[in-house]
Amino acid sequence: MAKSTKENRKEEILEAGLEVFAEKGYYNATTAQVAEKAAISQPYVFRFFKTKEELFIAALDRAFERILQTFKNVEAKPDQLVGKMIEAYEELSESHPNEIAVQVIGISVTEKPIQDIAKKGLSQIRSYTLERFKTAGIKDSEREASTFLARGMLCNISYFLDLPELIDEKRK
Amino acid sequence: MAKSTKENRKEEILEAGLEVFAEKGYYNATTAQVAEKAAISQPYVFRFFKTKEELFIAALDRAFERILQTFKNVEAKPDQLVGKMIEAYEELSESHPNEIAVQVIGISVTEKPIQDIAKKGLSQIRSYTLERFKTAGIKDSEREASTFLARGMLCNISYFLDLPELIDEKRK
DNA sequence: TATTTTTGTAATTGATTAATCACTAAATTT
DNA sequence: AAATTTAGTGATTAATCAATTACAAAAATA
Repeated sequence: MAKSTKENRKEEILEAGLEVFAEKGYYNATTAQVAEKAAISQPYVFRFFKTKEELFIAALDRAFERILQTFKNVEAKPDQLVGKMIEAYEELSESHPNEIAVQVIGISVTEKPIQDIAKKGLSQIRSYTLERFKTAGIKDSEREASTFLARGMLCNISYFLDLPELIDEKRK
Repeated sequence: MAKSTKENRKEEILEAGLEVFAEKGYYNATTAQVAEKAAISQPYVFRFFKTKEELFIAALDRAFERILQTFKNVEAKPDQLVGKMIEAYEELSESHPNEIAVQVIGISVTEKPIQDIAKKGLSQIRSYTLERFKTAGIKDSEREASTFLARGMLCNISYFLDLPELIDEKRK
């Protein structure tokens, strides 16, 4: 059995945070709920994250890091690039649904430090995608990249709101 | 000078609510701020809206109603439909920025009655657009409609986060 | 084994804020 | 002009929760 080091305690709390934030949103999530899910006391959360905001930022940052990394790991010939990236996104949204939800939530949180992370995340995904599309010689890559991002965002929203019709163009 | 009837008092509060919600988000907006903006006392807000939630719902509902109506008012020949609808959307986002912001905010509010209004709003816009596209004989109308919605949503987000690069493909 | 550090909790606080209560003044109606 | 309704406010309450404090037990170290 794995020893409970300081680092994996922090990891447990972050994971618990992701779950609670994904379900309740930022403002309705309480640090007591996070603690309960991590099976520790409420004050102990603050030994690892100075504030609730800091915990949310860690969660949001992880969500954006993972999706970016997922795209970076995609290997494909130019004409299959877009398809492969969509595939990668779909796998991610099944394997890490809480991180998708947290991305949606992060967008309308008004606390400046959180909003800044959301902006950075979206901005990075957009520029990485654009560069990748350009390199692959995709025509009208600016437009394709922003459409790609837009459709991805709408998928997230569709998932978060449980409104499948938004994107369900009868899966081929 | 216009008499202050009961109805236009309610309207003033709704308008104040739209402003405050757009700026602060749902959870960080206080009924005291709404009252101040409407130049009345905080308790008086509750004479017109039973709860803060009810006020937000009224605001969100208006936002979705207006955008739907805006699309319904678009007249265009089939080959100009999409362009005209984009134009209409752009005008709306200049004339009613707070309603755009409230749409973004509404999406990640977790209170069920609010989420239901957000779902209904998005759903209606999507189906109206789809029917309109179909009628205009647009090819692959399912995909075009969801792309249209997705790009609109990304515009809203881009506006709300003040992140113009997300959509700015050097306006032609 | 005495000491210090680490891991953890129970109890409390301090601030915030939606919503209610108790009331007054002004219109309106009888 | 008395009675009632409408428009409005100041003061308070009741609940919630992030964050702190003040400890205790266990582990590690000297």
